[in-house]
Amino acid sequence: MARANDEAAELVQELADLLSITGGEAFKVRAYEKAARAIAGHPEDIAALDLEGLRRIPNVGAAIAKKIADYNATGTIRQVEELRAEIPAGVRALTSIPTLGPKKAMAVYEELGVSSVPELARAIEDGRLRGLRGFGAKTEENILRGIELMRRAGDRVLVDTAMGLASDIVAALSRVDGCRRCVYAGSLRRMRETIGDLDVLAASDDPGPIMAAFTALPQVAEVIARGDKKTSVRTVKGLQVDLRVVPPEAWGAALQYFTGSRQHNVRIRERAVRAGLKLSEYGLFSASEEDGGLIVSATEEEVYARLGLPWIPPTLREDSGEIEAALDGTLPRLVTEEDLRGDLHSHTDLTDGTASLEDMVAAAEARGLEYFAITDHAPDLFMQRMTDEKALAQREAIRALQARHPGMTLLHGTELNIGPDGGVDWDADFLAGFDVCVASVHSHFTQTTAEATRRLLRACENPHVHVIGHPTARLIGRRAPLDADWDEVFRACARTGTALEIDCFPDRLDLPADLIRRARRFGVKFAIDSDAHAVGHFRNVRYGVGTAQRGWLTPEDVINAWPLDRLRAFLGGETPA
DNA sequence: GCCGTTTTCGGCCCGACTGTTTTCAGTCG
Repeated sequence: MARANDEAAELVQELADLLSITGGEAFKVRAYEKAARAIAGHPEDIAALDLEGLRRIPNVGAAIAKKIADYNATGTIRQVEELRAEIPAGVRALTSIPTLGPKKAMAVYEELGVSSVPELARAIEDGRLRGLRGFGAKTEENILRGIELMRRAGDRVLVDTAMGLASDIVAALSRVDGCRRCVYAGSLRRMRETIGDLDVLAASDDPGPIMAAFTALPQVAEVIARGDKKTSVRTVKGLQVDLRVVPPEAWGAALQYFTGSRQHNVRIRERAVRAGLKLSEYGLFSASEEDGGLIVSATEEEVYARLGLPWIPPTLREDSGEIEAALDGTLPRLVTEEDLRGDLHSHTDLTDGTASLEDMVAAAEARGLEYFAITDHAPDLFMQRMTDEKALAQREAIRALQARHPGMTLLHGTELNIGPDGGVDWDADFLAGFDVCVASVHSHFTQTTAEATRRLLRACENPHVHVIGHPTARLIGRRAPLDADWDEVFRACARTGTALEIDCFPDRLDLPADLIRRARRFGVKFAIDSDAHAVGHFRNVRYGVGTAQRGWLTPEDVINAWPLDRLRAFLGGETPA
């Protein structure tokens, strides 16, 4: 269910897009874009705000406030409807073709009447773009290739895929003579859940050999652009990788710049300008001095400090309030992988895991965990063939194994299945025998909002359910999230002391970061769980931690960052601290 | 269209690269 905020933000963004196509003033376009982001990220429900309340949203002034009020009253924005009548939806879609922006989209529409991606492809085949000002042979070729790329869709990859590729490239380039430093930056450093392209940054006084090594990498399928400072390639799997090489002394400014996000950087640069400075990837400079004197650029910390800000963790750099928090000293102390004392969701080969109980426990101990819960599936997932007897036998096995692992407390848990009506496997008496119960949705993903909400609420209200596992049940790029009234669910979690899981699997990352941040405002607690089905899956925890950080979580918010006795009190039903 | 620790008017982040043009517009990040 889309929130009013999201729908209104989408409309304002569409207004920005349509305005840029019709040649509207660039600053006005940018103002709409900024407002759209602010509306989407605003904690209050805009449906409940009057004009005065709407104006308190950052980057929303009198004009946009009126448009949102228009949306609240009518469900749409009049100016958007008018522009839609003028510009067919297909023309806006043209701008999603790489290398084709608003100007070219408008040109083909006005000159040739082209108003959809397939029409544009046909126009090129027919040679109708020839002679159009600004369109040469190369442009045609680029557009056709862009369309083909879009057809292959799924152009973003999961974070673990990107991380694997980035690690390989960084390792290879780090070996090149003269390469002083090399790291990945961009959305991967910010730990976004999917990655559209990789940004790799290197420091050297002699970029030539690094550029040469980069384009010669075995993963490279084609070179898109090649220069002294920047080279872009596409890998055999279709992912674009941009390499920037900067002088070593510019490292901090360059890393800050190429980490983004773009919106965060715009805000940072605005601060620089207001202070009479100029920030670029080469450093922070005095804007007034004739020689544009360099002030700092060696480290990110210096750059932020000179602008009156503490260093801001990359996972927060989305211009969603982190700069304001940095200014009033309220940046959160983000939870890290080292903060995690335990893991509350894992499987063994008793159900669908691939490793034995002994191997999973040994791997958990190698992670340095203080406590570790085995939570195999319960009988309602019929294919898992769990029975009461097997569960009880596993409990005995865990008690016996405990003696061999004195440094780590083993917990016997289970992952219950939340049925369509919110019921779970096993009755209260049997459930009471487990140390921890995770309950998750594994089927019936397309219920109505009311049904899905009622279902999750009932699970929360079950006193034996401690954690809701992968709460939205989404699979990134493959399955949509449950359509629940999440604010209602968050209220129930806070009320009943039920934690929400952040499942660390790269194709789940569930709860997603935006919902984590919303849930936190209700006082909900979280569990960052591996959901490991094999020893190797513990490696995914960093992605779950990244997601938690993007949701602004501190160790205080995460029950498996707590000492065991505090966790036990929480599981025992005491009201959350 | 928004905004203000110089401003209620006059600014608004900045640079790299491509492609199409003979000095620059468009796109991208």
